[in-house]
Amino acid sequence: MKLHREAPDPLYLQLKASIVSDITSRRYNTNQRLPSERELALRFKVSRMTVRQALLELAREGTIYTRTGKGTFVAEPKIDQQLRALTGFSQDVRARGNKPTSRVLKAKVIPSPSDVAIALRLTPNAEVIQLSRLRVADGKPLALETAYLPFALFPNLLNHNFANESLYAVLENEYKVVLTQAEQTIEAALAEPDEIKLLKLDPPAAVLRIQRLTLTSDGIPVEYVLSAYRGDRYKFRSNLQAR
Amino acid sequence: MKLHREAPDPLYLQLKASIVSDITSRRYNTNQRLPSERELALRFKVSRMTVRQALLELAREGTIYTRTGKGTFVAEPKIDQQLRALTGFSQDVRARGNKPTSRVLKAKVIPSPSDVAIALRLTPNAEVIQLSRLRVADGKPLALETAYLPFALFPNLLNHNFANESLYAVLENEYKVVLTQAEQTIEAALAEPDEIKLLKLDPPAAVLRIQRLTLTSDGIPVEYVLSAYRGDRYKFRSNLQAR
DNA sequence: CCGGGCTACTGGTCTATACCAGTAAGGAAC
DNA sequence: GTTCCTTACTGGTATAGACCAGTAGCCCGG
Repeated sequence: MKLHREAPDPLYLQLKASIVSDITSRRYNTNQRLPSERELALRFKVSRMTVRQALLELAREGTIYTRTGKGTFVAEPKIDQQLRALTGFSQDVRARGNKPTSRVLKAKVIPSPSDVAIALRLTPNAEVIQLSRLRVADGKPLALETAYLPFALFPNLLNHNFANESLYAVLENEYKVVLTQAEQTIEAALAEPDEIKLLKLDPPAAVLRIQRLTLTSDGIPVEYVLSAYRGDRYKFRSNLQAR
Repeated sequence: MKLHREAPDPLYLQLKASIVSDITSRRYNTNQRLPSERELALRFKVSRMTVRQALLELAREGTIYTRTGKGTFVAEPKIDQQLRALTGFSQDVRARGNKPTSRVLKAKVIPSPSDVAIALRLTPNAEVIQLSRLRVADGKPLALETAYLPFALFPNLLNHNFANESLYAVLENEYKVVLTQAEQTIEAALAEPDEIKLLKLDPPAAVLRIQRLTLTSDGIPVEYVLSAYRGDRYKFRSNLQAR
């Protein structure tokens, strides 16, 4: 496996992908030792620092672990990390092996409610796009989601049918908006009557209530989402690291 | 601010701490530009790669952000990241500016329930320490927590009073166990009758139900925790990053 | 006044090398 | 057979330097 020196991808990222490919294709098994840094450097004709850069990212992501004096090893496959990854609903559900669909409940331009204006850093009553969707996995209702986006930034957004289309894909492809991070809170609450009806819950029922504020790379908030996920159908998983 | 070359801490970690200190003490404000890498290297008499290593970690942690051609800037202070950090209850509550206390409900050795044995990779009915605590913040009940630990690894653990002492501190100081990572799930559920009573909830009530499996650096599971946090008193916050 | 080109700066990637602490294996001595 | 020492390896840290692409400001020409 050679690295392509003229390719736009940095060498360390190509090397990283090569190692991931070897792990994914079972060339290396869990807890198996990888070649040493020095050997990889020789084999791929790069400096050892380039190898280290690739391995450092893989270690950080939990794909491998390194032990001084012993070597580098394939880590146990990690469970879902969607609490770290900025992904949309469909991607999230697909990653769990389920089939995502959506039904649009509301798609309109409204004066922004005050909590939305504050979150999106808009002037009071500035116009926002309100997009409410019932989120379905394998034909069963999973979540109610309402997204608010500044109308001034995305004036033609509602020309799209978000029952079928990914909001994030449209933002990226049509508006060239690169979403790089989000801030999110998760809490537990009792389901409201409309949630019980739409999510087909047996009252009383608990839901995971999620707020998310999505930002561009310049730190500009462009999406504020309020969601209610069925407590009996959805759980978050995360990995914690020691400081 | 000089770096101590004979100190055991690597230079890049000392530099990182120095930058964090400058940010924390408001020497640099949010979105203010830090000195360039080359300038920091001159100022601290280290190589630029050492500076980069420190900055890279700070960028990864969200303390700073870097822009090619422009420079390095102080990031907006991030809200709690306890979904990324392996911290105990007391540290967690203190970080929110609240006063943590605990009441021990159960502290005994029992044959391990099957889910616990599976999680901790023990043989069926192997003895485990069961430590149940009511977790209190500012005098108000916040969570019910039951931790299970392999008795064979920590035979004298219950000699400690975990109303006052940190379990993680005891594991580290007395047993030299370094906890490096954990796997955690979070879901919403209705509170059970004993939870309603102990957490002083108004039924029906929603709780955040959390499972955590804590591992040593060798990947050995040493703690399995089941917790119920009041839905009205506790929320998780996390930052998401684009892939 | 505006636009383009040049220069000096920025962070990002990469090379080559050196040294340190930890690990493991082999050989020698007891 | 056991223990200790030496050697060769491992990843971790650090240095010095080079080159690339992006950014911003200044100057010159239209």
